[in-house]
Amino acid sequence: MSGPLPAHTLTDMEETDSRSTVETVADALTEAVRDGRLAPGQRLTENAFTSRLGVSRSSVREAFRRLTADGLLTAEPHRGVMVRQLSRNEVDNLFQVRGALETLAVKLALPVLHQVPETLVALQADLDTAAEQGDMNRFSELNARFHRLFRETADNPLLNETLTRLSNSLYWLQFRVLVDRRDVFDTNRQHRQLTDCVVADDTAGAEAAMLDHVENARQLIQSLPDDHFAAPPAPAKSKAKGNQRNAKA
Amino acid sequence: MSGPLPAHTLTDMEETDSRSTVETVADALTEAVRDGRLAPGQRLTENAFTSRLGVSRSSVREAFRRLTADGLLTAEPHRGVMVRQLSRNEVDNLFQVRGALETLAVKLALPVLHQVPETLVALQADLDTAAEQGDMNRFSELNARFHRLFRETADNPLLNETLTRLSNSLYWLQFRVLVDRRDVFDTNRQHRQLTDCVVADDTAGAEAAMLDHVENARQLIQSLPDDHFAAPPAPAKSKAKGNQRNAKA
DNA sequence: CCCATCTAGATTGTCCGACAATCTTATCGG
DNA sequence: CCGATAAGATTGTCGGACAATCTAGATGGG
Repeated sequence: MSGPLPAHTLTDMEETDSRSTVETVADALTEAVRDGRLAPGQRLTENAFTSRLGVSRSSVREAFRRLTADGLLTAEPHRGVMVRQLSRNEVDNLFQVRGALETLAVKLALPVLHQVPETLVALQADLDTAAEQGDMNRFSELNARFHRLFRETADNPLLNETLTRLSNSLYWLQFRVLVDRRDVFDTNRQHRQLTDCVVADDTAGAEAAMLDHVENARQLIQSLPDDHFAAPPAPAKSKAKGNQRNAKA
Repeated sequence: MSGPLPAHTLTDMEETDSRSTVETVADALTEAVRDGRLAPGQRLTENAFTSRLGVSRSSVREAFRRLTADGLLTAEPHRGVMVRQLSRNEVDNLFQVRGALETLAVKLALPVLHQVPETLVALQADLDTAAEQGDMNRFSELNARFHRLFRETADNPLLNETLTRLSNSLYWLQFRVLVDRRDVFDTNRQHRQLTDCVVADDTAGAEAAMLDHVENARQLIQSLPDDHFAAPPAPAKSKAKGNQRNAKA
């Protein structure tokens, strides 16, 4: 019975490796996608990460699957995974679903936010500041936080997860869309409208404002040039002998 | 070329090898859940299926993950997977999301269904017949097909997949709920209302009818006894010395 | 010069066996 | 009856292996 030392202090490695291997890999990949080291459309092979991260293929494969479920990657049989890149059509589909769910989030979150509006109001103030200063990066981040506030306040884990998945798929498009200062103003005006409705306890108005905001975001994204989007699925074997490779010249 | 034995000893799996191993396993599991061989809440271990199906652990694990993503199973770290069983609270959460999405599906599908109503009308006729005859099983199946018609006609793969996932999670609850003949009549009345609105090209009415129908389904499910639901997550360690196991007596 | 075909290499899908970490269950003592 | 302990079961991760499939470069014809 003399002191069973196998206790709990084996964590000499790096930091808190309380997370599983797969989780670590998934987080590393997520970060790489977020900061642009892995660009949308880029293909990822398993071996590249087994060596780079020093983990087994099993773990990399599982991380790939998890991120695919999270909407960050897409997978095709025998062809591996790539950083998710939506086609214009998929963007439209996504925004239809998003509109319905963000609206629901507003409806569910409003009673709570109306009663405890401090966080929302402060966030709106920051948004106003960032908009006036034309700080696009900050505005983008606050924008994401704004939407997250609603969906997290809605107190519906399923709704939250579903919206988060959609948001993940849109990360880069959403980030790159606010390059024009005027767009930032427009977007922020919609935010303020929504915030005002929440303060005024106007559910219908808030839902409408959110729907309007979502539709506006869709249009902004669709106004981006083609090279931000994945090519639509090939329409079978047509005799389209057109010059494929000269198209970029 | 003599040496390397082909090792094609997978005679346990059906004949057509067109599908991948994982797909085959996933389908087998899906079928087992659907016909009740695997009951909600039942825990599934990997070994049980490696031996039973004659495939490797890797494939079983991947099939588990896939079905988890599809909403049929739930997984917890180090505790494996179980056939999905929702708590009452999760049911409410799910139906909130479902209401928003089914409504969207109605809105998107209505123009098409209004123009080509044959399938819907025929389906409605079958529903009427099944309802009158009190054929619960048939009605359940037609009910599922009814909803599938809308979400597939909506021409939005993301919406379709999302709704399918929700539907998978509800399979057994939905199936067991229509035991009372009067409930079948009520449910079918809502269906007919929806069908009529489609024929009349009344989008708002159709959406309202669908929302009503979804809410009604929620109430029917919530009226089931407790043993159909998963226990809500334990609220930490309270001194609740109450008789836990006698609760069912 | 463009295009279809084929070949070699790369990559994924699946299998096997192994071991540590963790969870579960049965056993024991108060 | 309850909590602590130990043995067994199960998952998480590793490494290697091979067939099936995909990809890209070489080849040959129009």
